[in-house]
Amino acid sequence: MTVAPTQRTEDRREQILNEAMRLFLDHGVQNVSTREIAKAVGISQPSLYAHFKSREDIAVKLSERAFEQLSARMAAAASSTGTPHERLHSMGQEYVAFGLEQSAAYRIAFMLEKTTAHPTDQQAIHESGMRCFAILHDLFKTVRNSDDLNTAALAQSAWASMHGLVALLLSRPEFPWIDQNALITCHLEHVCRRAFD
Amino acid sequence: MTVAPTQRTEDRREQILNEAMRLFLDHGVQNVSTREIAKAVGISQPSLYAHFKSREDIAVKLSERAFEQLSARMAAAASSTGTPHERLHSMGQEYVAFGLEQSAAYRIAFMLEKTTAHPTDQQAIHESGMRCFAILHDLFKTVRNSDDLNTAALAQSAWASMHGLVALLLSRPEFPWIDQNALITCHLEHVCRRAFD
DNA sequence: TTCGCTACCTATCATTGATAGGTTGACACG
DNA sequence: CGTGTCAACCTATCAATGATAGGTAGCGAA
Repeated sequence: MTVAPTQRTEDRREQILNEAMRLFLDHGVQNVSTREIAKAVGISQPSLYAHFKSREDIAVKLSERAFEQLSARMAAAASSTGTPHERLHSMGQEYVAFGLEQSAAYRIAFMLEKTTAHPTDQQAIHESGMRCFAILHDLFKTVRNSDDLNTAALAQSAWASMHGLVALLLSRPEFPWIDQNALITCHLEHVCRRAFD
Repeated sequence: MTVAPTQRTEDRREQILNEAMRLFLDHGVQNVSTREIAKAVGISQPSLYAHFKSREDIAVKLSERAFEQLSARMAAAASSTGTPHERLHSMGQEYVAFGLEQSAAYRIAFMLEKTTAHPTDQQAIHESGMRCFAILHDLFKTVRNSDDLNTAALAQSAWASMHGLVALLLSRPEFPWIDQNALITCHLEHVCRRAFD
């Protein structure tokens, strides 16, 4: 087994993922064809299938990548200096900022309709998401110094609230929102407050 | 202009909408073809286009219909008897229940990716959504006895929180949620509390 | 009867995701 | 220096999809 071809294959894979993400961002995840992706990369459309099982597989891999980025940002916030409340707020800001900046990734990870992906891929996405949520849950446990059902409820509720803001801002940009930053701050303030009830 | 044919046409339209909604619920909005809808109705696939501009147009009309149902439920909660807090909680329960029961409608209304719908349709959906949100906003104004930016912020934040819970429960059913009813109650309790800050 | 119009049909299109099967060029090895 | 192997890529093609073109049946009005 030679090394060079494998290296090139990995590069191609990355190249495809990057171009796909760019196109998804520009035109919406559902409005990009495999032919457009292939053209952007500079290869034929069937060649994509040498690197990915299906079009959906590309989206799945981008989703996993997105979860990793989000996990990293949330973990950084969790271990930052500051009071527990500050760390919670910081994590919320990272979460919302990630969703708004990486909207294509966020859509793929959280907002796409249930697909017909293979169980293996479903499992992979699920575990990525679990790792992500675990960071939030752990911070709630630390803040409340307990690990009971109530803490789990609060963490899940907080996650839902943060997701809701990102999802609505992304899917309804034409809505007459108040100043976006003010809304985010207000929203996160109330979300964080729950942890200290 | 005769009357009978028009009546029949309206019936067909309703029939198509009903079958489409049923199929969307069963198989997911993205996984239903125009041929399947036509077959369920008992007409040829091109005949659908005598009643709707496009496949997307069917989804748009279902979306508007969904908003009307949701508005009705929220309005009923707003004008029910009880303390303001109770009415808020009741409205939240109606919102979440609607989303979970009418998941296809909710998906179409709130969770579908930006489409290429004609501006006219976009506008119609937007106004349906506005009317829906106005009911929540009005209740917040009543509860807080004020109509300022802060009240708008709280209402938008509350909407985001409720949407987030519905959206996550729908899109991640495999997540290890705590007892669903307990989570909803806990979540709504915190959402409602904001109105009285 | 004949006109006209509505609702429907069959036939067909371009585009899509995906597969089949052949070609090329770099590297390993005699 | 030939020569085999194999990864990476290509062209040709498929079935399914959303959508359009054009024709027809049947009903009410004149």
